[in-house]
Amino acid sequence: MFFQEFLKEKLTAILEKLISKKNIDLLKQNDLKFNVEISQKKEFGDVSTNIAMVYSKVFDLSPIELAEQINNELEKTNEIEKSEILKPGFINIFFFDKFWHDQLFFLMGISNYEYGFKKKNICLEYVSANPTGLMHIGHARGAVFGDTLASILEEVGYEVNREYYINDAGEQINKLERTISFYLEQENNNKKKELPDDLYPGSYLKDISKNILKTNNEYPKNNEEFKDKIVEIIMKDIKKDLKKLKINHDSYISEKMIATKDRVERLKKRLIDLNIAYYGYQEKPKNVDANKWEKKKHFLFSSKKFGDDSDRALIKTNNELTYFMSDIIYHQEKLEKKYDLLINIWGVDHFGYVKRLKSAIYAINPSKKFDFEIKLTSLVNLMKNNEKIKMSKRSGNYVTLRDVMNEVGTDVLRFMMISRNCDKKIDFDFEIFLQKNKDNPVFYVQYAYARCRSILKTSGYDLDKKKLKDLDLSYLILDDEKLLIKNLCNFYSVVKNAALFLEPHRITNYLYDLSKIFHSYWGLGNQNKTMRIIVDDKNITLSRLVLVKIVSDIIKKSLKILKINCPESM
RNA sequence: GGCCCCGUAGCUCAGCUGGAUAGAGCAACUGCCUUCUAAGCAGUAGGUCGUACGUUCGAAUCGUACCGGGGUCGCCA
Repeated sequence: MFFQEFLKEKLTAILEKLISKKNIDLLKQNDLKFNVEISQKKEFGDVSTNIAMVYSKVFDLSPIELAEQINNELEKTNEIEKSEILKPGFINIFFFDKFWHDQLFFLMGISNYEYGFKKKNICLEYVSANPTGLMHIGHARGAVFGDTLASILEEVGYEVNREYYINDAGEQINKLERTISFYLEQENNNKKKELPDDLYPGSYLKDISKNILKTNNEYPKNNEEFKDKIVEIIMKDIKKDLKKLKINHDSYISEKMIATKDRVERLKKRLIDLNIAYYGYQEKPKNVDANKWEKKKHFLFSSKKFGDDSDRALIKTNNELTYFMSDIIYHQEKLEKKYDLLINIWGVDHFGYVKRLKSAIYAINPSKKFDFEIKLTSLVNLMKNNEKIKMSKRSGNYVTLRDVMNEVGTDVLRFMMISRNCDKKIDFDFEIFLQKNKDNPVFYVQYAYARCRSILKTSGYDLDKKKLKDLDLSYLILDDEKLLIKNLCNFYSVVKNAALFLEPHRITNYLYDLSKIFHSYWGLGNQNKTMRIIVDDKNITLSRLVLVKIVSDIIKKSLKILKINCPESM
């Protein structure tokens, strides 16, 4: 058991004992939670807890008084050398060194850590970039975020299906087809017309047309088959980029296949029955000129009932489905597959959509048990020399994900895209991530690992498992060694929280911190030869090597979850 | 205007979801390579946590209002 669990168990037992003495209502304590954390300072002991401050009211005591009562019990614990009470009511705990050595043994023995989550079947939808062009840096953020999240959720024991929803129907695909056809026409007849405003600009689609001509000029025009072909070509390119980013989806769901007439009719009926959709007139949007506004009757969702500003269209006046409508169908389809949890990763620009879709889905399935989370990823600004690189999708000239990957590599890209909480914008500066120094966190972490491996190699010892169990670790007595052990013990709870809060950046932060502590430990050897890892004394050397090995194991495991390379030497 | 996100050192950001004297990196200054990887380490300096109230033993963290920045608000995609 890790120290956090060990102490929480201990403290809870003490609390219960004190409560039973006093006949205090147990219910009261349920909504209170106390912390056990690594002390920030040496004088605060190894570990601190705020338990007395959290519960002082329940006991009608001052925090200090309660701390004293708890501490009287706590001090009886064999593993604890001493524990002290400080100012507002913290209890600072000092363990015997052996306790930490045992923690290291425990860490060593873990092959499959049991996170203690109830099994869940999760559908995680991410990327879902429209097949009308290449992906850009914004897509990369959602892609890496979603993919890493999936790995984290799998790590803690969930079943995760990685899904890509292909918007291969509707007006945008018609537009795509018209664009390609336009270029084909130009190429075929050697014309040089300007591209009409209502088509997709940019060299990418032009190149596709050229390729189509080169490989096969008998593609049928203006029909479904042709559209399918174009979507297929673009999806192939998107998948190619994703693969380079180490992203492989388990399933690709086609909007076209899902939004069948039959389903549309059934959903319409259901919505009307539930009294949350109707044929009617939409109010004039605030940012549309009054004289340009034409009132037309069509099928609307009663979003106002769910706190929206106005009711939103489900079916257009020309009888085509809106994205909203086909999205509802798509999510209904997901729920039929018996997922316990749906997670969608969208760009923030879809923010206005969240409430609508959630309320619709929950309203249609009142008796089903499931959770539906939508995480929004904020903007990514590409920077060079401290200046934003202007991106204009309108002109079709934008920096593609491909370009960025080629420049900085997938490791840097993956690390950066998740190292910040998803609701914060990222200024992605090329210069920094081309550097190979501390400013570049990826290299800093990889370098820590490479140093670990290097020293294990040069030591000449073969640390296989059987030998490790018989080792005497009592030579690990330096503060930095204990600090390393404590942080290693934290690894699993970091992963656990990353999964719980859907926040992968907790792992990159952890990795940076752990690397920092390790580099610092390493640096001790430069100041003082007796503090090197390899020293004259065989026992000390072996103990330290074990510690280093576990540091390297944890870094490797973390990087594996993040799908970032972990070079043995640099 | 409505809704949402952000505001922490000169710059880029952490802050374990209410705890102790708010932490890192960069930039600046000072030390450390006859040395297990100096792609590194150690140190100095740098703060009214946007502002103001409020909640309580205790607030960067929670609430309200305001200020500043961004996003979004069509049958767009």
